[in-house]
Amino acid sequence: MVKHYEVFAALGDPTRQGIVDLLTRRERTVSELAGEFAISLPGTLKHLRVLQSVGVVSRTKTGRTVTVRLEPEPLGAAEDYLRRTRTFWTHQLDNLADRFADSKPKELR
Amino acid sequence: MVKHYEVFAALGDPTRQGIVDLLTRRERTVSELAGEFAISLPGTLKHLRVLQSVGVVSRTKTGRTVTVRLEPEPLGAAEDYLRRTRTFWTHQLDNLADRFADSKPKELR
DNA sequence: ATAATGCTTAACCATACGGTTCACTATAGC
DNA sequence: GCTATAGTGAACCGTATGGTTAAGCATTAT
Repeated sequence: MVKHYEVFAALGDPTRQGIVDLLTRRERTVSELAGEFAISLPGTLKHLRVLQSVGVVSRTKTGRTVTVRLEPEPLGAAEDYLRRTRTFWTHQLDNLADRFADSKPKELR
Repeated sequence: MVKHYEVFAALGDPTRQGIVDLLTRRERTVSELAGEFAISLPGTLKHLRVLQSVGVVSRTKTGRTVTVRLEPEPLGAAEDYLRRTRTFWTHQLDNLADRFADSKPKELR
């Protein structure tokens, strides 16, 4: 199971974000991607492996060319996590409830 | 200006995600946070500095204790970026339009 | 005044990470 | 069959990163 921070770590690099951004417009081959970033092909490969390891990207081999495609699901999961985290004020209502709990003989620590 | 990948990099560490998660419930002092993660206080400090550098967290000194608080804005920005990226299929309609553009004498490359 | 507490800074260490080059495999084209 | 093209793998390198300990500063408590 892939954790949220792993997806964030994968997105937390300028080159990888650039790759992701490119892939929003259309799918690309590995060497097309490498051509965009003034880094070597093996360097690009490493980034692709990181992105693929968290499911953000998938690769399909056709003949000798490999097509790289963006996968929306992990992005959605990360987005949901961010939304839940950002709306922490609702959680803080629970916190208010906790304070009341302090003056009661209830457990629920 | 803080870039998206910087926010993602900040969230892309298990300890820092843990800190953020804790702060969704309520604000904490620095040493409270340090107590939760079996890492030293200076280690915790480093993580806090990273989170603060991208604005995800803010610190307020009161006397000798420092209160750490979650800031929703950068999380929202990251969330928006993810949403835009995830809904790349709509962008690919533009791509389809591009193909038509190829057979036309229009520019718009 | 002294001691204890809360936080910070500095120096250091091992490992992970982003990059490279070189060698290799596999498919496509002549 | 030979050559060119697309992608991979392996080894290596410098720097960034996550962690530590030790020392220092500022505020609170005795």
